[in-house]
Amino acid sequence: MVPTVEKLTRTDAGLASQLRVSVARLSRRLRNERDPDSTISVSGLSVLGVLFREGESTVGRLAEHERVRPPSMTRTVSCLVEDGYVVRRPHDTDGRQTVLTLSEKGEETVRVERRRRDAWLAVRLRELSPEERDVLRRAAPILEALSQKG
Amino acid sequence: MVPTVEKLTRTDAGLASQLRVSVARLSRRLRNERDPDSTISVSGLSVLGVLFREGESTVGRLAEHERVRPPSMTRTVSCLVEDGYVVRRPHDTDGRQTVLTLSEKGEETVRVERRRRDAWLAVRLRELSPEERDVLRRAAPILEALSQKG
DNA sequence: TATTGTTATACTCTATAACTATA
DNA sequence: TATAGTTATAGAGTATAACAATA
Repeated sequence: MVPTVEKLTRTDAGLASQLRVSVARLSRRLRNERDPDSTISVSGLSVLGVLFREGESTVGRLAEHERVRPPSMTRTVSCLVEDGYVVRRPHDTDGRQTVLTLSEKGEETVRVERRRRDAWLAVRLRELSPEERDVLRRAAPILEALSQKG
Repeated sequence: MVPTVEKLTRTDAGLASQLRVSVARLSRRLRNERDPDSTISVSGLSVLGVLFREGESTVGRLAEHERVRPPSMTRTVSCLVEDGYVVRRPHDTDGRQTVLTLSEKGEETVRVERRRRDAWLAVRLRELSPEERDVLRRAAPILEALSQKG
């Protein structure tokens, strides 16, 4: 199949290098599978995804999660609010904070974008052998755990 | 371990979704492991990587490879030339084209940055069980092939 | 005083449009 | 006329510094 790759991954350092390149490339491909007519930005979509998973958040927590500075997140969120994807409301007990949640439009946008990118990948997965799919099925949770370490 | 993930990946659509999220997150982590004191940009580093692998290229081919418009690549390359990472020379037979290659400094930069990011990942890999590493060892070439499809 | 978030401002990366030089 | 690359200019996203409001 791909002899040089298999040879490289025999050592841990080789595996690290190969995995890094593979993951970066696949990630780039997946990012490019966005709706070209969509007005929403990549960073905006990422924020919607976090709110979808976590239910609600604040500017500070979102900034930390996305590894961005608070003023940058303020701006991203302001655009999302202006375009109707996100709703701001005051925090119950802490007047300094603002709580952010998805609007109906925001939730629907997340679902549509996910379907779109999952579709691209699902087609490629169907072209693999059952054995290859099985390897990826077992690799997915390991990759997930890797990114949460450190 | 992570029951929800294992359940999700039983179907192909679920595997696509899970793999997409895992890959995107791991990729983000790896990108953040860059040298904070480095003056070179992420896109610049990516271009150096292509030149390292392919030996030489042109503005047009690099723009296509990085999915960027030619004027953007002209600017990225100009910075790389100005900072001494890349060398321009005229094409042998076609006077319109410019051939780009890495300088010594450019090659060394690629090696240093690779070592740095591989080091982060290699540490995480050592924390896995031998069985988990084996799964990733077999998954790496499949992920690589996936990104080259379509 | 410390924390949360915002405004003001500037820098980087990318894009489109128009131009030059060569094929 | 078409292609490769560049210049001019503008938009999007992020950063730092300074500020306001609240804890």
